Amino acid sequence: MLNLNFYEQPTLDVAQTLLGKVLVRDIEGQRLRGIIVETEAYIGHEDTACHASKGRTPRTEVMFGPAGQTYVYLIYGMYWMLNVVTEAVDFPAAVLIRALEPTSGLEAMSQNRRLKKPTTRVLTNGPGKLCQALQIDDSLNKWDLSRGQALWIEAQHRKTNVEIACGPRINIDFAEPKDRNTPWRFWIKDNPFVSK
DNA sequence: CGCCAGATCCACT
DNA sequence: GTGGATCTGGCGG
Repeated sequence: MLNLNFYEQPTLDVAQTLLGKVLVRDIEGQRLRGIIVETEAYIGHEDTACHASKGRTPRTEVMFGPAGQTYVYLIYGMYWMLNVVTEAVDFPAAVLIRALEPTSGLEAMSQNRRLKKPTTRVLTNGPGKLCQALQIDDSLNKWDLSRGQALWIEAQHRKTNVEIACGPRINIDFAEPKDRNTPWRFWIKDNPFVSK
C-alpha cells in the first residue's frame, strides 16, 4: 500500500506514477479493484482550473491539508469526483483519478452503475463512472489513504513497461487559456479504458 | 458512429 | 441566482 511519503511528492510525479497502480475499494470485505489508467493534476493557487485557486473555503480546505487524503466532491448535481491530495501542508494540490481498468468485482461494479446496457468497457472509463462503480461519495471525503481500510492504492505496479501519454485537461473551459493548454492530463497509451 | 438535451444540487458571487 | 474537473439515452445518418 502506498504511504504518505508517496503522496507528498510533486503532483506531476504522483499523477504519472499512479498510472499502472491498483485502486482498491473494500465494501464490508468485498474488494473492488481497478488499475489507474488516467489522471489529471491540479496544482496550486496559480492554476485557475484548480478549485483551490479561488481560495481556502470549506470545500477546498482538504487540498491545503496533508497529502494522502481524498478530496471527493459533487459535480453537476449527481456525479462524484475522486482526487488524492498531494504535496506539503498549505500547498493546495491534488490528482484527479479519471479512469480505471477494472480487474475485480466487475459484477458488483456493473450493478452499482445501474446502466440499461452495462458493458465492461464503460464501467470505469470516466471520473464520475468510477466513483459510481466503486460506491465512492462524500462519506469518503477527507479519507486517509494510508489507513488501509475502505479505500487505498497498492504500491506495486500491475502493468509493466507503461508508456505514458499526456495532453490538456478535460472540460476546464472556465479556466484561463494558459491553464487550459497545460498538458497535465496523463494516461496509459492505447489503454481501452481511458475516457473519451 | 456523432450530437445533444436533460438530469440535479451544492458551493459560492 | 449561477454554473460546474459529467454522463446517459434517444435520435439521426
